[in-house]
Amino acid sequence: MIMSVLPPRPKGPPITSLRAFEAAARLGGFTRAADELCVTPGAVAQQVKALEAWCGVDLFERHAQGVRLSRVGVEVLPSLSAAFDAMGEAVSVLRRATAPGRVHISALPAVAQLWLSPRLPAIRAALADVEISVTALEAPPNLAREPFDLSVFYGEGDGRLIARDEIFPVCAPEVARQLQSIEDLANVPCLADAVWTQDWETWLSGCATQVPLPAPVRGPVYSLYALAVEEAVNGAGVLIGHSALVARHLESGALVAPFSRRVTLPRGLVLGVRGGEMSPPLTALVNLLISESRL
Amino acid sequence: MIMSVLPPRPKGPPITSLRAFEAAARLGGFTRAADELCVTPGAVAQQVKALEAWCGVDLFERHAQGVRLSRVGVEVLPSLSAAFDAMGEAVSVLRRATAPGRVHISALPAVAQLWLSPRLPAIRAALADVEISVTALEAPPNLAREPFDLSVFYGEGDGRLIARDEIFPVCAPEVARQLQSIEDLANVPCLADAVWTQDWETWLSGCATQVPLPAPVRGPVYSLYALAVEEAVNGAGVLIGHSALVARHLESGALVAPFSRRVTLPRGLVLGVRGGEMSPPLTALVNLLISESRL
DNA sequence: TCTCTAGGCTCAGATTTACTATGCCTAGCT
DNA sequence: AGCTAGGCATAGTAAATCTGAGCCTAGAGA
Repeated sequence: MIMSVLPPRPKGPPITSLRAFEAAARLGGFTRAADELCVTPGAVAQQVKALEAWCGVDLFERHAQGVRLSRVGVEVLPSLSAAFDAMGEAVSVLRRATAPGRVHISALPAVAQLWLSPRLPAIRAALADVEISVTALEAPPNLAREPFDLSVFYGEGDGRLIARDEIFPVCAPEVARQLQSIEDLANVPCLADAVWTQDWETWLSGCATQVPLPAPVRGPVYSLYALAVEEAVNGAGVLIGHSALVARHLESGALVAPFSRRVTLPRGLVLGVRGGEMSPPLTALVNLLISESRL
Repeated sequence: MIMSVLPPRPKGPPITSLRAFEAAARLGGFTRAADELCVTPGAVAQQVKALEAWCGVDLFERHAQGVRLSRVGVEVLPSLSAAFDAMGEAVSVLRRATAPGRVHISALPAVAQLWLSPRLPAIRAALADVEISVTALEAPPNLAREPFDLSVFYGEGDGRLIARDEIFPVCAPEVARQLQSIEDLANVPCLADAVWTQDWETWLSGCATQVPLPAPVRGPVYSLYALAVEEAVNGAGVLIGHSALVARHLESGALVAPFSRRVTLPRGLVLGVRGGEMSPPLTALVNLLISESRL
């Protein structure tokens, strides 16, 4: 038995630290990085500090209102990002190799329920051998890093525009009968989504007639847009409809648009596709989804 | 306060698992991977298993005498290796950016002490602003992954040959007086290094005269070659000298070579240099080391 | 000027992850 | 038959990572 008493090998920095730093640097803040990594900002701060301790240099300049990359940080970021992109790509290759017929879609909860879900049966029928799973997320994932193949979110760029986002009030037919003019809105509950609270404002601004609705619209607020839609269908009030999300209900007549005025938002429903090689099932699915868009 | 009760985001595989798999796949065995990663083979086995569980597919075929990559494993390995190479490169960039004048050399303990160490004072004098650190390792590190800039080990390829490896007996002058012929070796202790035990055999084989030395040479065995050299200098016996490692002592006369027969091994002292961009100090150091080699 | 808010820091404790140690098993050698 | 190399499984342990709470600073708004 040979006892080799050698000093501990110098080790590279923990990968976790590198990941935290990369995310913080790329997104420009610990809080944003924490969001992407699904941890608390404190955890990111600790990891970054650990990395700074490892290399003995500050990677960020701390200001009270946020952090800015230091000179060294700027130098180092590109190669690190490249490395993590390569890692994401490798994981993607692994997923493709182990489950070629599996496609994982991420979408805004409302989009998943009101836009994607109604289309899935037809898609599943057309692509019988593809296993489609859907995860609802509040914010679009980083497709280069996280294990999703597609994303469907509202946004302005970074993908293929599937539908414009037009907004206009919608309600159940019996509620519509009470609404002759825009001023009548003051007499019915105005439903609102928790994150799309300014929809009413946006639609009303530029209206010919000044309407007395207070900016934060009075009326129930829902954390899930799909829930608000459901309530509107049940006659609970008037909701600002997003064209892509209420189209089905307009067709079926469950909802009607009492006013003709429509406002097109600068953003739209955007389909994001994972970079790198695409499996045949994924290609087929993307084509199906795109063919839905009539722009 | 919005309570968003969303299902847990699907997460990618733990990076540690990927690293363990990559090493095991590249080196063709859990034990070898464990060596490179400085953990026990059991740890590697666990990580690999975790990864296989994550993707639901076996990455290795287990045979009792080792493992072989499965089809999927073969498909996945290249992109993973590329990712970890990119990660190593990123760490290297980080080290260069944070400590431009620092060079880290790894070498076999014997090489570090007997070849490198005597040269360092002159090098430090010539390159005053370079901070050189040396780590002794039993096996050459993976320069693309571990935080070393240079390696000096005995080997056959993978780098620049600095010196051939000639072996021949050496001893203190007073011991040499007892050695007229090769047969006299039977009458003195034959020192040996723990890992280079077959040096004697190699040197003796092909000798004109058959010598009665048993294959595992009788005599003290040292776990550190430098220690054996020290003992030889002190007159404890005859040691098989490696040209690069005993040159200084031969010059000073502390050791002499009692026999003229020399055997050149197929391997040699090889200088490994980290890939990627080289800092000016590193370039200068490499040039100095190479200029030592008179081949 | 005061307060509020966003973003970051730190520390202690909890939790999760990773590793070691041990014993067992198999196939190929000698 | 006995030995060795390499892998597997399990339990306990060590280390890494995360959370949670309270504190701090600078800018924005009243």
